Amino acid sequence: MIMNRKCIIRLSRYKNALKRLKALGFVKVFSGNLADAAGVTSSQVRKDFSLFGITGNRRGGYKVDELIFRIREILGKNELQKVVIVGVGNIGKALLRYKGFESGGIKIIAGFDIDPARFSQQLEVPVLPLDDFRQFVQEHNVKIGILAVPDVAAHHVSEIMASAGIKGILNFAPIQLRAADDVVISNINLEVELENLIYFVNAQDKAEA
Amino acid sequence: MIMNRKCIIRLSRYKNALKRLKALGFVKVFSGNLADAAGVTSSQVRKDFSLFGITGNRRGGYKVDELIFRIREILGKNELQKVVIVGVGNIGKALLRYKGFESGGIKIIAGFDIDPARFSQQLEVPVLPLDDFRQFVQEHNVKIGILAVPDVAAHHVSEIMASAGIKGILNFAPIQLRAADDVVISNINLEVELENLIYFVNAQDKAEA
DNA sequence: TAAATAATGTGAAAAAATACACAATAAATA
DNA sequence: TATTTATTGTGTATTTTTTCACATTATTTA
Repeated sequence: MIMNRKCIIRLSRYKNALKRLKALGFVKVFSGNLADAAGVTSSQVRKDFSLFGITGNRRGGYKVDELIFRIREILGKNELQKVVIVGVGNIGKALLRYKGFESGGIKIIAGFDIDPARFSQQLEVPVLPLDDFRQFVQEHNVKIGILAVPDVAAHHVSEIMASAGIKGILNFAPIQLRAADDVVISNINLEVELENLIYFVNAQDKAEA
Repeated sequence: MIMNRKCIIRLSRYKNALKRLKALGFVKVFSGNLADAAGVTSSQVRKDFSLFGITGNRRGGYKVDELIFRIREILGKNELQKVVIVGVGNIGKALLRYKGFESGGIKIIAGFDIDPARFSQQLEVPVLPLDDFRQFVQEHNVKIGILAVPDVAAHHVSEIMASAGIKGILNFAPIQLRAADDVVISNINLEVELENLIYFVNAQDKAEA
């Protein structure tokens, strides 16, 4: 089992690139096509595929449909993945409404909050009291949760999530969560990303000067 | 000039950790404290600092205030960084309202869209027509932009941004942007992040079985 | 003041990730 | 059918990143 995060991220990118290529009418692709579309080298593509036992046809490349299926299989996307969101503030609300991944086997099925003003069963995706979290997660067998609460609450909420059975947390709060060994955490930190960008923009400025 | 992205990201994390430690009353820290708070090893912390010429006091650790200042300096955060957003849909709107980085020297000063229904000068952060983008960016000397438009528009909009003088783009559209050499691009892709999480959760499941 | 202690700073070793290079081979062409 | 061509698949080399290990040195203690 390959446990290299960057490699898995590239697989996702290959899949997205393949969808676009398919939309353009591609039936087969070469490693070089995928490399261009995903912004890597062709040997990187082939090496990645080799790691996962994905094979093509020498001289013939890869069949787009087979490749998409195979990658979706590896990523666990050939079955629907249910996701919940805790914290329905600015970011949480935006994610609740986000339609981008409907097509890809990921579905946000509920939001949770402690503020009654935010509760609603009327919306396409209901917003429920955090007190109902455990029961909901267990009934629907949800394994993945998005954490979008203010940073002071983040650690506490992550413990609630883990104890309810959530195994993967996508954390938007700007702190480094520490979780049990059997809970996987990914962080998205806007400020960190912007700082990174600012650094490299400045660096380029200096390099040119 | 250090051009290692992961290293810069760790610097940001050290800074965030330092702010929290400072709030707890820390005046000096050891590399081990920072390592724990940021989720890395202490030798990693010291090596990173060494790369940037950050020095502490043998046996005495690092002074929190000095360290924060020094890291902010390296990240270019001791002067205000103005940021604009293009695309004021779900995600863009949420980011416009996001208060998380006010304290950190990053300020979102305007949003842009093509949909007149979204224009507004009344909001704290105005939403303006995309046609005004170039002039605004040049007048305010903005170098960093967030791209939050639908994927079909993303490439076109990124070219508008670059031609107006934007040098760093934080891209939320699920495609791999290709830009001029002097424009730095960072990608945040929710679906990719969730797929990653799903993979590792499944992988752990299998490892346990 | 001298000795003991505990931290940094960094060269060197190890590990991980990436790129290279080319034999193997399927498709295209003559 | 034989030859040429273009692409995969992968062992090896290279580069990058991380960890190790310890000499150095400030602080504390005796």
